Amino acid sequence: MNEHLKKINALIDGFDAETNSALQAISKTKKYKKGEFLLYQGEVCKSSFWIEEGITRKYYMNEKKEVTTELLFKHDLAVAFSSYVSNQPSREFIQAITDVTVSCMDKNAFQHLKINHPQLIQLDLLMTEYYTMWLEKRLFEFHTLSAMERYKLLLKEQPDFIRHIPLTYIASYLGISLETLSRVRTKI
Amino acid sequence: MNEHLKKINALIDGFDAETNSALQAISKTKKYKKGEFLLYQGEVCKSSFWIEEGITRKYYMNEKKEVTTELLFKHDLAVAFSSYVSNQPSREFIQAITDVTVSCMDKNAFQHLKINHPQLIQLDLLMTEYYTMWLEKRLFEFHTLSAMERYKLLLKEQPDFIRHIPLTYIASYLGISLETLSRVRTKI
DNA sequence: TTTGGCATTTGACTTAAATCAAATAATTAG
DNA sequence: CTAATTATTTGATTTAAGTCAAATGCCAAA
Repeated sequence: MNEHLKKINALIDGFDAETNSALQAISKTKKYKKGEFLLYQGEVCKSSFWIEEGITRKYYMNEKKEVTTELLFKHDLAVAFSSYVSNQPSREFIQAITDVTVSCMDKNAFQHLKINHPQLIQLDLLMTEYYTMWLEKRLFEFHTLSAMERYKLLLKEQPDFIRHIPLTYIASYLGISLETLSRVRTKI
Repeated sequence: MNEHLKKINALIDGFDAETNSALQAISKTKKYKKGEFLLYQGEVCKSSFWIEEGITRKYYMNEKKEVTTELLFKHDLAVAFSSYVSNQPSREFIQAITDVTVSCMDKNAFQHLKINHPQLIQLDLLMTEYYTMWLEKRLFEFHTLSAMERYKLLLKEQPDFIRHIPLTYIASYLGISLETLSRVRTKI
């Protein structure tokens, strides 16, 4: 998996100065306070958010309950994927759960850049592949692991981050109730 | 979602004759008997399989049990994605569950073609996006629906196909036991 | 047409996790 | 510093789904 990140970095390292400055030109730094929204449900996702500092989450409402789909940290890319790709209103919110700094890249501008910079299509593909492999892994976890196993795995893979996130979000990310998560934690 | 298939078709329709014949040249038709394997676990997935006739499934073993990750029908693309993308041994098997005819495209040849045909990178991206949106939808279903709801949804979305597939595969695709599936079925 | 092997259903019981309710603990605002 | 929120834990109970076991149904090959 990490191999793939290397590929992405290698590609970016190979970009010429003109491509880099073009990318710079369509990106801008934004700051959000804890609790603020980078994207609301119902909005079409027209930007991607590269997290430079802080933590965000993606979630949607299901029968009055929040379902957290993704927790995003420094150097992650926050996008409501289906909305971004198909220009449909997003089912998901993207929310800052700490104060956050992001580099926000406009989708339309990026699409235009791709026309004259085929390397950027390649970049888009590699990033999408990365997210896709992450989704496959997550689906595998839902398909085969119990609540406790999923929590243990998360703890193993993201030990330091987890400390900064309220258990409600973690529980909903794992697809279990807050109480079950609390009980699981005592048994470890 | 279907909009996205239209995009893919529009892109392909716009290919020039040379691109098309190049694609033809790196594809070959293969036939598999019911039960045979298009890909074994442990093999690196070096082809993609466009289903022209019949049904296949992707699955892996977990604690001696089969976990079906995907059921693929006519006009679907069967690939062990993570293996294909990262050249790692596949965790998944791809198996014909009826007699099957596929158009098998060599990955390396396709990668080479992409160098001189940037349109093909675009195709690759669109196909990957399509799969990614499907994964997001499937994850949503695991995250929020009960066994019965998942079955009902499958029944609604794939009514005719389901008839041709043993319940064991459907149960494992839905992430529930065979017995639970059987009971769910009587209550509909 | 019978038989042996799958596929599916049904029954009894167990278990993981949800729900509802309340008690602590920890933060944050005034 | 204390009150007021918010976060987390603990307890009692229910429920969805799993497991184990057996019965029945359904073909397909001899």
